[in-house]
Order: sequence, then structure tokens, then C-alpha cells
Amino acid sequence: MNTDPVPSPVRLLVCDDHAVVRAGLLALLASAGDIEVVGEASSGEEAVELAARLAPQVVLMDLQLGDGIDGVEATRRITAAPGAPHVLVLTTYDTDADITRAIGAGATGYLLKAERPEELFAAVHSAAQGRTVLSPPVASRVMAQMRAPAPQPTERELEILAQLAQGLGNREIARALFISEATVKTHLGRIYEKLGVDTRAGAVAVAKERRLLR
Amino acid sequence: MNTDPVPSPVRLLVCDDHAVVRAGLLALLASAGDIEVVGEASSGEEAVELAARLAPQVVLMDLQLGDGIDGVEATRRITAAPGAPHVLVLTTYDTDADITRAIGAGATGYLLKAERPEELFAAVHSAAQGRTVLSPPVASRVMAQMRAPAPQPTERELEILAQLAQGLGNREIARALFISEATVKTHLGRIYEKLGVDTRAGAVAVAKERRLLR
DNA sequence: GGCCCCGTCAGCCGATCGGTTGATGCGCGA
DNA sequence: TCGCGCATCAACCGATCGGCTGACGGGGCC
Repeated sequence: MNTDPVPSPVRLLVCDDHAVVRAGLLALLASAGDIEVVGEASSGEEAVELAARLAPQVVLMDLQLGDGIDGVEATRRITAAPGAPHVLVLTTYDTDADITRAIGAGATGYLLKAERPEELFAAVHSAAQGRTVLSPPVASRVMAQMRAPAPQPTERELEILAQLAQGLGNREIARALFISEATVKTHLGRIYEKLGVDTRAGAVAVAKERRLLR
Repeated sequence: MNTDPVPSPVRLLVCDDHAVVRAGLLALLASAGDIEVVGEASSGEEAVELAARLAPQVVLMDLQLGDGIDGVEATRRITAAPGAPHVLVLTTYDTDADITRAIGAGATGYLLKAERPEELFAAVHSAAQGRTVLSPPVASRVMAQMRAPAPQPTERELEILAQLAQGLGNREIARALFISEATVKTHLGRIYEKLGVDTRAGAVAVAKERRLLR
């Protein structure tokens, strides 16, 4: 299949907080031959540090990283540096919020763990050359997003949502955010509209589903 | 390290819906030497079928399996047969609900993906001999559960919770479940008590957090 | 038989929520 | 400069919620 004459291995850094998954990825990628894993990170902070120190060509990044900074923030910091490596996101979820945030943070590609391993190998090479790679479901969502800009909650509205998920009443939310109760109600109305619900319980459910919280 | 005289490999079946993770596990387990992966399944149904056909000693089972039956149900069906293989759960979450359900379904062990790979190898061998293996955090939760039986929502209360997460009002929930509005309110009161909240939004948030829904 | 959990239902109350209309000020891009 | 999105606030209303007390029947367990 590969017509390139003796390709030099891609230098890769793997970041995933689950040791078993990380070890599995290492074993899998090692079998590819033309990929050299130069380091592994179990947290976002570690990934940022190793990316700067080891200068890999590509960073394979999970978005869910347990404690500390998440994969989006790690991606942002890694790609901020001049001559930074390309970040290829490899994660489980394909929600609009995750995709949008990852791309906004400077990710070169977005692959799902449900993808076939061969696709992963190909994606690593594409990412090394700065080419964008998207899993089909992810690509579909990106296209849909372009066609019909889905109404995303604003930053402020997300703050309201976070308080809502604590089970707070309007008065308590108002006090927590230093605004009036009337303002909280206004925000809630818009949140209901954007999420397609008409109760606070429904809003919390949809927000959790779309991973808009935490 | 290993002082056993020529141990025969453990016959293992791997079940995980994410192809990349599954391939990673295969590559990782192959490196162990004394483990032979005799099959892989991408769904619960496939796992049940292969467990019966391939007669492995151990099934490595993820609990989250996307569409179809989940890992708990698959575990239940696999362990139901006479002379069934031991099921070793390997998953991401260590919530009380997941652990309780998996053990109730007949799982021999419960390991977290955050565990070190060596622990996984050891756990597979332990499971092959029917010995129980629990990740430390899981063991802690099991012990805590034994000491202070946490108030779990009843089946009926979970049904109410599911309707709640749809954003339905009390009247709608009542109609959906063919009971009176008064009964819904009674259930809600008990749900609030068990989840440590006092609003429906808070109940939905906690329920989603503890993975009591879907 | 007694006990306890579960599920069912009633009525009452004050507090809160959801919907509406309308208004102000700010920053930003055309 | 004009418009537009965003955040802020006000007042009002009916509908709903949450908390309370009390009750009844069924099923499992000792």
C-alpha cells in the first residue's frame, strides 16, 4: 500500500490517564513499525511538559484526563508554543461541545476510539504532516454545525447551568452570581430555548448528556 | 519473576466496543506470554455467543458497550450457563451502582482501566482460578457498602427518576406510570432523601453523576 | 402473628417556578 | 453610526413544586 521509500518513523507522545489503555495503545502503535512512541503522559500537565521536552511530531491526546487540566486545555497549551507538535485527539465521545472545544484549542484531528486501528495509524501519519483527520461521525457533526449553527449556550448561561445542576433555586443562583433573580429567570428562559426543554430538570439532563458541565 | 514451571496459557475472550481499545488490549495481553486471547467481541451479544462457542477460561468485559445489552447483562448471561467462564470486569468507572450490579450479575473480579498493566495480567490469572480480584478503590467501596448499606433508590423510584430526567412534571409522570400525582410526590420525597438533594434538578444531576440512568 | 419495606393515595399550605412584556447599557462589527 | 447579541433588571400571573401528616394493602421475614 505504502509507496513512500523508507519512511522515517513518526515521533509520537501518548497521553491518556488510564494506565491500561495507555499501555494498550503503546503495544498497538509499536506494532505499526513506522511509529515511534517517544513518551507517555498520564495527565494534561505531564503531556504539556513532555511535549516541550521531547519535541514529538504528534501528540495523541485523550480529552478526559481525570484530575488536573483536561485534554482541551492541554491541547491549547501544547499548540500555543512556536514549532509545536500537532495534536491528534483520540477520545470516546463525539458530542458537539467536545469537538468544538478541541478544534478551537488547536487540535489537528479528532478520532474516536471506536475507529479501526488502521485508521489510527493512518491518522498519526496524516497529523505528522499537519493534515486534518476526522472520524466520519465527527466530520458529519462538523459539517452540520457549519450548515446550521446550533444555538450554543453562552459562557454566562453555562455558569447558570452549573448552579442549576447543584439544585439551587433562582434566588440562590442570583446570590451566587451576584445578579438579580429576574436576570436568572431571563437566562433560564434562553437556556430552555437553546436546549429544547422547558423545565430545570430537563435542562440539567440535556446539559449532562451533551457534556456541557464539568 | 515467574517461578511456576511452564504454566499453560490462560484462554481469554476480550469484550470492548471500542476497536482501538480492543486492539490495544490484544497487543498488550499478547506481550504477557502466558495469556492466549482466543477471541474478541465488540458487543455484549457477540460476547455471549463467543463465550459459549470458544469456551474461554476468562472473559475480560467492559461495562459500557454502546448499543445492545450492556456489560452487566452480558455478564449475567455468560455466567448463567453451567461450566461458564469467569468474567473479569475491566472498566473506567467505580461508582457504587456499577460495582453492585456487576457483582450481582456474577462477575468474578472488577478492575479499573486506571490500574497498572501488571495488575491486569495478574488479575486474569487469578480470575482463571476463580479467585476474586478488586481494584483498591473498588474494594474500598465494597467494604464501605458492607459497613453502611447506602440507601439505594428502588426500581420504582428509578423509573420516576427516568421520567424526571425527561423534564416531565408531576402530572405527566403520573400519567406515564399510571399512578396518581400524590404517589409521584411521595416517591420524589424519598428520592430526594436518598440522593441528598431537595429539588428535581439536583436529583437529575446526582442521578446522572452516579450513573443511575440509562 | 407482628414487623417492616414498598407502593399506593389524600389534602393542605406556602414557596417557587415558568412565561410574558418591556426596558437599559455595553461592546463589537458592518 | 447603526444594528445586533449579550447581560442586566422589573413587575405580574397562574401553575407547579416541596413539605407535611396521615392512611391502606401486600409481601417477605422472624
